[in-house]
Amino acid sequence: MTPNPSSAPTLRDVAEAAGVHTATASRALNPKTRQQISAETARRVMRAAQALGYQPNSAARSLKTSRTSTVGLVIPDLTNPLFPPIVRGVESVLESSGYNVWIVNTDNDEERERAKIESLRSRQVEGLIVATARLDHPLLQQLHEQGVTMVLINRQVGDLRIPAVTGDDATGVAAGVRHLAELGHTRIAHLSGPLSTSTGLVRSQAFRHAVRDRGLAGDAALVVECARWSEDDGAAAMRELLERDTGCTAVVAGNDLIALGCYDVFAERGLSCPDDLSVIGFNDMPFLDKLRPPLTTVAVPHHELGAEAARMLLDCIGEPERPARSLLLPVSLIVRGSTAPPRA
Amino acid sequence: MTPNPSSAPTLRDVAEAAGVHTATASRALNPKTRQQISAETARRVMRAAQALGYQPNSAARSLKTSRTSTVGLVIPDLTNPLFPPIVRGVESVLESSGYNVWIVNTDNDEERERAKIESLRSRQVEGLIVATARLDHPLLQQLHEQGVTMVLINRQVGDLRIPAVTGDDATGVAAGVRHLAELGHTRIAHLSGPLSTSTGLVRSQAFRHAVRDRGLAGDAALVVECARWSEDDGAAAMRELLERDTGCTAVVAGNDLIALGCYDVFAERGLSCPDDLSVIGFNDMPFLDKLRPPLTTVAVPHHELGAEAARMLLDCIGEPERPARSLLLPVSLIVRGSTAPPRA
DNA sequence: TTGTAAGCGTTATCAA
DNA sequence: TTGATAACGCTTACAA
Repeated sequence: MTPNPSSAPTLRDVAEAAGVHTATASRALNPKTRQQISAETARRVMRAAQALGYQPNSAARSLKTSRTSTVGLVIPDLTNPLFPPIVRGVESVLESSGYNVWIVNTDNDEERERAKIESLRSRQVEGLIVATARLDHPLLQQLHEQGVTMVLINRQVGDLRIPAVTGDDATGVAAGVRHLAELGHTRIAHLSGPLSTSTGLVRSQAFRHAVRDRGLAGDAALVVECARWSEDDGAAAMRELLERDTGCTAVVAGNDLIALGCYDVFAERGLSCPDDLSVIGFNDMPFLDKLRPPLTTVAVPHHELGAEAARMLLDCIGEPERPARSLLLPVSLIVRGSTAPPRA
Repeated sequence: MTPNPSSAPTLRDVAEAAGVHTATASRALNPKTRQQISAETARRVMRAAQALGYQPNSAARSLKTSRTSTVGLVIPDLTNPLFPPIVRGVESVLESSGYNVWIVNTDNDEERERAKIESLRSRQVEGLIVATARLDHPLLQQLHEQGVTMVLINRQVGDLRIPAVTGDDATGVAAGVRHLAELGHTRIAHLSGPLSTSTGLVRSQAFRHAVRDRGLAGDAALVVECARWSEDDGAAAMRELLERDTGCTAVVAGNDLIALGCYDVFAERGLSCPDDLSVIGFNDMPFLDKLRPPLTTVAVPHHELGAEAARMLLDCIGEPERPARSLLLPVSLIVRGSTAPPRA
């Protein structure tokens, strides 16, 4: 039984090269058990490992220890600029705790989501950070009931028993409406995100409350729902809004992409922003300051959202019976050039 | 020895529930071996697995089969909008071939890169797609020599023996210079990316060739190198260029982020684009059409880059002795509002 | 300080 | 068609 020449070296190869037993080699390579070993032997083993380019087989290790030091991160769409900073925030915390992060992309597809989460579970991830929640989400509900350790980020599931980290959407929308009202707008429209997501619903409700509280126009015709959080759907909603001929002078978009869809329609119809219509986005994704006009929006601390979700997940892993808590991170209105007083 | 009540069910739990041996259960659950099993037994086993919420332990499986069906994808910076489409392209091909993709983010940090790749290797990935190559890259060179299956994407290592998929940078830059020359520019500057990367070097060389071929000004002062592919470094380079007082009327930026840095300096100094200076970017990242002014740039098919790299990796995995080949994907100039004839 | 041996959950080989 | 058994590479009581 010669040491395998082609494939990756195993602990046995290292042990043989160092002239010790595999158990000894294992102890020498693990910082926590290295003390049990004579310095001389440890050195010899480590040198052999180095020389062979040995990498411990993590499948074997986690099979034995039943720990994977891995968590899964479930993202709906990595090309939405909102998510990469979340990923970075998550990684910044988990890496320093010795965890690895497995990122999966569901493309907003339920079947793909199921398959990806299944794959994460079969890899024995110790927990999940999930950014794909919908208000009615049987899969997440089921995982939760099965006791899967999980933290939601950005969006929540309807029943609030799962720990979550989100931005303070309601306050953000209220700040946007307030800003428009102070500029003198009285007929403000809302192009909401999908009401099947908590962000869509919460922002939409916050919008209605804010206009009511300020005594502004509250016609149902002033609200249009987008089927998805995308530029195309934003544009479609904007066209619908114009068709309704509501006389609105400002628009609160469900997020920045929807606001960009508005920009497309303005270009299409020769409308001027902010002269004809003011627009406010949500998220403050990168490069909005360079748009024509620069987009007024609500900044959400995405990196911090990710970091806090990671910390919360670590807490949940460490203390499984921990009661679920929700964290609401403060947001702030960023005023740029897409908002101005209504044309007299 | 009761079946473990709390932790995840194993094949043994399923087998016991179905009243068969683990080997039988294994065969029943694997589509490829299911035929060896009586339909009745197979059904019973599958039902039991379903009922218990059984997920095969992939660590155990890959330990036994020495296959992980996993490849690693090494990205320098996920927040650069150029990379998410590459990720999607890679996934679109690999998923349909039954592979999973482990994405890691190096943050352009060598130490982190080493650690992440080590972690991928210890997870026995079957291959690597690497987007972090530098011209001089000892780590990649070493992995290559150790026989690690690997495809480079977007950038190459100096010694071209590693398979790679890249955009046709030289042609793209030539098209940009040609466009500016046809508009009447004769003094064109280049803000290059880091010359430690193949993209930086190739684009820079292509720029020099293009201006020489067209008989345009070739002063060394017209070229400034950016330390990194970032907006901030682009802005710094632009300031340096203005200080040199070269009389240039147009700028070919190494990529879109560097071009955005130029926009920042224009705003800072009250310069007008394209009246005072024309600018061309590279990559055609999202939303450039909505900038002020919309950015003329070179479109690179990033999704396809990713897809082709994935196909190439599959080929390499299937045929290890396959000679390295490089694939150059065509790019196209997208003319927008940031380029115009020089002010008379 | 080091070696022995068992076992993590799965699959492959062999036998029945 | 099914069952018994060994083995993948590693860690960890326990023994020496």
